Amino acid sequence: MASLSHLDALADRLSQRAELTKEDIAAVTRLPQARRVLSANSYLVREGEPPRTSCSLVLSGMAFRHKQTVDGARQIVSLHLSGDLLDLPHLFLNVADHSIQALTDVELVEIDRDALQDIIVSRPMVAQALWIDVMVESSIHREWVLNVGRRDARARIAHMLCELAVRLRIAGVIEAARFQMPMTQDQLADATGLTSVHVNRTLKLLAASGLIEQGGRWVSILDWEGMRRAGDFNPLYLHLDLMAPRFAKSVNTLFPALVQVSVNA
Amino acid sequence: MASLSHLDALADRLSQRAELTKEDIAAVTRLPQARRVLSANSYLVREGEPPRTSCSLVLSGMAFRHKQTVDGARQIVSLHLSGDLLDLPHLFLNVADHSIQALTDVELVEIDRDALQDIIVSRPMVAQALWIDVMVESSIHREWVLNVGRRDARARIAHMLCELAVRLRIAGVIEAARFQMPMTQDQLADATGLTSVHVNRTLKLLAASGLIEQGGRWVSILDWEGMRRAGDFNPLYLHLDLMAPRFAKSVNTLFPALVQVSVNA
DNA sequence: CGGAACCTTGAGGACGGTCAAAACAGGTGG
DNA sequence: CCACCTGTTTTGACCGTCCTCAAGGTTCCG
Repeated sequence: MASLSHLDALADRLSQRAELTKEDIAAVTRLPQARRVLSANSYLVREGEPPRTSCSLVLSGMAFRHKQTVDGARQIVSLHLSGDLLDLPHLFLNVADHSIQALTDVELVEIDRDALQDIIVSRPMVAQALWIDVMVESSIHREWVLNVGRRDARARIAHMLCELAVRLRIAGVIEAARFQMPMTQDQLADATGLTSVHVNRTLKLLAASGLIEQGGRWVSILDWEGMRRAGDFNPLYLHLDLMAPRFAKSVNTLFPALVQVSVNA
Repeated sequence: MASLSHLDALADRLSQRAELTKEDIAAVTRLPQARRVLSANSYLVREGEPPRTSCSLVLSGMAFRHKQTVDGARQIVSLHLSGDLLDLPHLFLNVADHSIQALTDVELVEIDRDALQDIIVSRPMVAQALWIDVMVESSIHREWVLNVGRRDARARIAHMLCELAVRLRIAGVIEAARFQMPMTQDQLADATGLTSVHVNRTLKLLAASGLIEQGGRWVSILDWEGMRRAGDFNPLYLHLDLMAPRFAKSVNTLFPALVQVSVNA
């Protein structure tokens, strides 16, 4: 029965979004599944492909979605941490409109597509939890449009680091404001619509103003309140009340102003 | 029975996304509803507000969602035409993460929130149609992130005009490549992350290269293939196979390369 | 006829991009 | 254990796209 534990992560996550009964949880953990490991940089889905027969849940590591222009410029359109479902769009669409790639080595659970669709029909509260997940992802997309469209480089990077810190924290990946930065500066550039050269200079600038400390692949947020202001970061769009009710307190001790902001805004 | 016809538009739209039975359609048209008219520029939802008790369907006119930075810069994050549901996110979230505003005078049908949630539970195929709607909107968000993050001004504007033309066409609002441009240059700027001054110059530039013709509030796409290339526009992300199966042919005659592209890509 | 949006045009400046090269990992194999 | 290789970070000099500021022109509507 050891293999069942892979979906405990999913059941756990969905339970935070909606009130699941024991039967709901049992049904979720009973879904047909297969563990899979993907090494950094390898593709899970390529734009233009038909949907796969399974839907992936991230157990550990990070992945991202990206799109490209004709002349090869790449834009990362979302980041995914442990606990995230990667493939929901492909449950309902006939073609992948973006590529999905592993950022680090990623541990996945592949969940059968049809079985997942069935559970959406038969278990309303599970469906509700999935709706919430999708809506929050959509909200994050909107914030990214704002970030890339209307903030300067300094704010964009600061915003991205704030979002990463909070999401890593509520995913239980990090414990403190100092965390391992899994993205290269190149990837950070592609997520913020900048060049890696300018990302590099901007990180130095943030460090010079005492907001962060940064070396190798580690980032430390020294001044959370300062970063929040620099990045114009208002976590309202993350809908933390639904996403991480049980983490609200610990997120608060990590980033003092966070929950307050999310309540006041 | 005249008032029932307002929801025929919704039933019609959903039928294009999924195979609805007669009972499904009857259930949709029976939803509690109220017609409402909103004048241009007035707000339907403001960021930070709790969800309303109803969900709006656009019958005619246009609306848009937008977000703002602390220093007041505005970014339009999506556009909505007749047939679009405006409020789906607020069915599942506890707070509005963006504002919704009328672009033109807008005719709406307000659909009761609880009744809509009920129908999602009781009618799987209606739910499926709504899932598709939401997933396509999410896909459009991703394309916008790419547009704003990685394309230059000329391509951004061209892309936006292409998207508008196609969506207006499949919504049945326009019949030809010449159409009334409902957005001011200011709004076009806020949708593309540019300034209105630069939008103005860029439109002139597109006109100078013979791609469009433009005067007052009218835009005419003179060279569809050229615009497609200029805007790096690949309609794959609109998932036209699901969104507008019955319009595929007419879209094709309007924009010759369109369906071909969407098939090849 | 007057006013308020909106569009248009010009001049100058800045933010971020481009190009290029060097320093610095971190991992592999000899 | 060192030499090497590839991917990443860092720095510099220069350039261009797009922004800012500002004024004049247009359109539309009351």
